[in-house]
Amino acid sequence: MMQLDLTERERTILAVLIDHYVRTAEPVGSRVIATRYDLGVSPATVRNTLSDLEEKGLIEQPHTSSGRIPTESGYRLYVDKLLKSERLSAPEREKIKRALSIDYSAIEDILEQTSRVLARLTSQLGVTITPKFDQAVLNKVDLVQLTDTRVMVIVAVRSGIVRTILIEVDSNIEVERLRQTADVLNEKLSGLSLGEIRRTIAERLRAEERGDPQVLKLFMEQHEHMLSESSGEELHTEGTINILSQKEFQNPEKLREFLTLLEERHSLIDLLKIKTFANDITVTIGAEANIEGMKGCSAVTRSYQAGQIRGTVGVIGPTRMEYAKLMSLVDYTAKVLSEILSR
Amino acid sequence: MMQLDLTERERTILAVLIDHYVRTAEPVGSRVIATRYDLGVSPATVRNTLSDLEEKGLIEQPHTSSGRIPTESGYRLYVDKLLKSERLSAPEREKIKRALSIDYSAIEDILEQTSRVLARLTSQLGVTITPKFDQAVLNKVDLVQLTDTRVMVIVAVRSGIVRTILIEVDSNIEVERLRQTADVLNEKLSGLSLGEIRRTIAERLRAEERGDPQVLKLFMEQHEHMLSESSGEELHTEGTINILSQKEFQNPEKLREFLTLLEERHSLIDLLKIKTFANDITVTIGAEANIEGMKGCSAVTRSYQAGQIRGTVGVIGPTRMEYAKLMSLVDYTAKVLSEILSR
DNA sequence: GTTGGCACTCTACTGCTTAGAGTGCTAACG
DNA sequence: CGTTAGCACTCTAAGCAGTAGAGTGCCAAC
Repeated sequence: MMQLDLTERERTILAVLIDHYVRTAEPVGSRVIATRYDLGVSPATVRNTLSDLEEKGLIEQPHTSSGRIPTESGYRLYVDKLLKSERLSAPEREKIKRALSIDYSAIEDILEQTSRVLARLTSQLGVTITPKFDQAVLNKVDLVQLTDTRVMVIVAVRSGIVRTILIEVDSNIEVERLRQTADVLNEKLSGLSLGEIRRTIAERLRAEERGDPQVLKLFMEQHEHMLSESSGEELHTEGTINILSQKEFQNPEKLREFLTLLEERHSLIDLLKIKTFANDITVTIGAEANIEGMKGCSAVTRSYQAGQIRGTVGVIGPTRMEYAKLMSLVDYTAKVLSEILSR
Repeated sequence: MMQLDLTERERTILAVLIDHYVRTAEPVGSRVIATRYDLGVSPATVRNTLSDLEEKGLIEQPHTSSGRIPTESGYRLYVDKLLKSERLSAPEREKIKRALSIDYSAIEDILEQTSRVLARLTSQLGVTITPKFDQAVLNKVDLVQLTDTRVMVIVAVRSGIVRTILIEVDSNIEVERLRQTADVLNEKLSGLSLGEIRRTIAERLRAEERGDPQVLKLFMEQHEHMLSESSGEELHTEGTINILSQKEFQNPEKLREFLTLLEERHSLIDLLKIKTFANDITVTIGAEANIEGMKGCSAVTRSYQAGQIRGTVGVIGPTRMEYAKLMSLVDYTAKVLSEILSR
């Protein structure tokens, strides 16, 4: 990143240009800037400044005789330095609060609802990711016989998430013996984080005499699978249709790329997972994400907290988005969500 | 539906026309039919027949001087009477079998995988829906204390599906008392179908003295929520990108409609749920589905069986699809899936 | 019943022109 | 010296006419 000292005029003009471009989706010319926003200078002067900004890589021209549009660096500088943060109106806050105050019977439900709310309020793609499972604390393990040779393991953690896993056994196991085995697992493992369990399970169960040895052995072998990252994080996306109406996705090639991103999921999960560690609202612009399909797109994200574990909520859309508005919206939504989950 | 007696020639020409149209996505003219497929007649004769078929509503012209394309009735007749069913090649069968033989830890996993396989093999949208929960037999209920005032109910059914629900209680309940309450529920309810439970739970638990009365009461009040249809069926869709490359979705309006359908989900769930009752492969063409977003689309579906309960797998794509191929593919996939789930 | 011939229709493509938007440069201005 | 008006230049988008091609429907002949 080169050294960037902008004059006052350059800053104003860049801000005005971005504001206007975000609203109209059309390249912005010198005349519009000079007349519609009264800067007290003529179009010719603006032209000179635009030329300077282009030199600095903050704006560019789609073709020789068109207005300018912001580059990714332009947006970056705008978000970091130029943006005046907006405050949500009371009705907006109320709306979000009410929309999230649903009866939910599983954590997935409220996250899905959150994605939906974000999508609707922003007309972008709303995304959420469930808390990192690794850090969750085990509450209870249960074993249920499904068929003669198939046992289902149910793992419940403190935050209310449940995962299941099937294991195959050689022969039928008595109900009482299964219960006893579950008791052993609960006694030895509950209260530990899943990460700890994964690292120390072999040790903890080695000398165990009680319970069914085969089930215990299988549990130890399979726990990796069950507690693995991929099964831990669940991505919710909502509002794909919103994306369609965005001007940048009229281009079918672009659209295709974006939907591929949505369907592959793991890169999106990676992106959001990283944001879990941030404590403030984060804006990721285009190539910064290092994801092919995110070219031309930005993400506004914020981590939320549920007990000791954390996840991420946010919106994704074209780089041409109303950053100020989205940032305050995502910020507030994340806060409300944390509040509800911690109750 | 009008009376439809087709001559031998009409039948052949309709079949040829559909075959050709499905491959090329271009309106088919008389010359192509007469020359590329040697029917031993001239284009002029074919024109006469085409005119007759149009009269009967089986084909139509996009505009005066273009070739013909099939109407929905045309496809219907083709599927019902004209289609020669294809047999999957051994390598294809092998491919499906192998793709579905994954280690799965939850039923959802293998259904997701099934959607993916169908999507990839057909280049259409692959869809699956989890078995109707109502008919499932309860295996075990478990109660887990999450916080002082929050208890999680875990319901496991025989086929390996698990649902959770949160209930709010007034005050902390002792572990032993909670366990006792769970025991009561298991004793009274396990082995019954969820539908039966929903209908008879009040009666069954009325005179119960043991267990925590508050939890029992809440369970009775909330079971409706937990066992409700909507929470029982889960839809998996895979391969949205495939749909993009289909010629009929170049039209953005059409595409938008389709993606809306995908995101609303409940109409799709309804559609697939009905098919659960069919015992054979089913083809639903366009308006037959009575769903707005399905205009111009067809679905090829087949129910599968897992223990005593059933679900549906299939593919959805534009009406212009390779019915014969898709039917055999979906059919075989459903069979393999049933097999795996019943093991 | 089938066929060749022919006039007719409609679409898609091409090339051309024009209007408009916006720029960069230069020379003049305060 | 920064600012400005003026002007030539560039590029796009839109409209228009003309043409080629595909395909039909109909008629008269086989």
